[in-house]
Amino acid sequence: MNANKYILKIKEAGLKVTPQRVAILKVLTELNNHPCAEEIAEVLKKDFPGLSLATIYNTLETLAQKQIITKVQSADGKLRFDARLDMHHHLHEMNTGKIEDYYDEDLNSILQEYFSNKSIPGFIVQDIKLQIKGEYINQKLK
Amino acid sequence: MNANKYILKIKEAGLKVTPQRVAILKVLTELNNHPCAEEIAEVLKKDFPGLSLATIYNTLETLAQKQIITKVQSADGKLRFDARLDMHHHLHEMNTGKIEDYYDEDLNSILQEYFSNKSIPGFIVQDIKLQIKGEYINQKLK
DNA sequence: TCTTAAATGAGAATTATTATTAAATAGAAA
DNA sequence: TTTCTATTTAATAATAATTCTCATTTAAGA
Repeated sequence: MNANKYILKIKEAGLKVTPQRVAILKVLTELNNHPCAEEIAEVLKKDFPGLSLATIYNTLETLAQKQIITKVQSADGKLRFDARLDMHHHLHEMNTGKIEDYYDEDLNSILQEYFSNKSIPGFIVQDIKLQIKGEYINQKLK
Repeated sequence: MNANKYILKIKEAGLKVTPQRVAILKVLTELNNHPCAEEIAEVLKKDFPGLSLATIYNTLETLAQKQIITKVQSADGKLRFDARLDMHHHLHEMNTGKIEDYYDEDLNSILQEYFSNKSIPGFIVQDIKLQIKGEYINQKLK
């Protein structure tokens, strides 16, 4: 039932359930590292030789279109993806370029409160995410 | 004196002041549109034929390194830049992919207040920016 | 001026992404 | 089940974005 979590999501979106799609969604979810296509290929090539990069790009685009995953905004000029759809934020580590998740319920409440009162003229807000730029003390390699 | 604003910034960073650097910084500042290298080239090619794309990439990278400009986090897989360093946020228009500035002093106060109390363990915050995803009502082409 | 380290331009090289198309296959229907 | 067909995949060509290389030019200090 746990392994079927991915199958279910794909099926519910009206997409055909293929081993490639399931594997890509699984890896993206478990890596939880905002990987680009290349990084997903790297992980999958052991269990999945013959998986084409083009398929990875296609699949990620398709899953994003169906809102099963999202595109991550990054400063490195690569397409990056995220399987987490719940409200969370991103720590951008300046030295390494890594993007880590930052969960903060208090912050979420404050933001929701603020934007429920103050709206942006003509603009319908769908999602709010903080990019928090900074660096770890002591080169901590988290 | 106004035109020298750019010269001054470049000089203060310890960089050589070249016409190319001044022009690129000027265009980036005046466009205020989070352009990529290609878009800057497009604008400059009239007044500046012979300006190499490589020079634009180099210059943008150099200026970013010296913190005269910043790299913009985008979802389109391109390197984008911003000459505005003051605290502001970005509206990401879902249909067009455009990134617009969003200034909000009240919001800034709330964020500064919040993060001055609650720190992120081991992490030194340098900048906070909201990515506000959404869309304009009525296809408004701002 | 002269000198020199740094910057530029031109284009090659590399990397990232998209497009094309023949072969394979998921899933609906028989 | 087996058949059928629209979708999906793999392979690779094509394109787009970025970086690299290196000969030439130039900013700026002596």
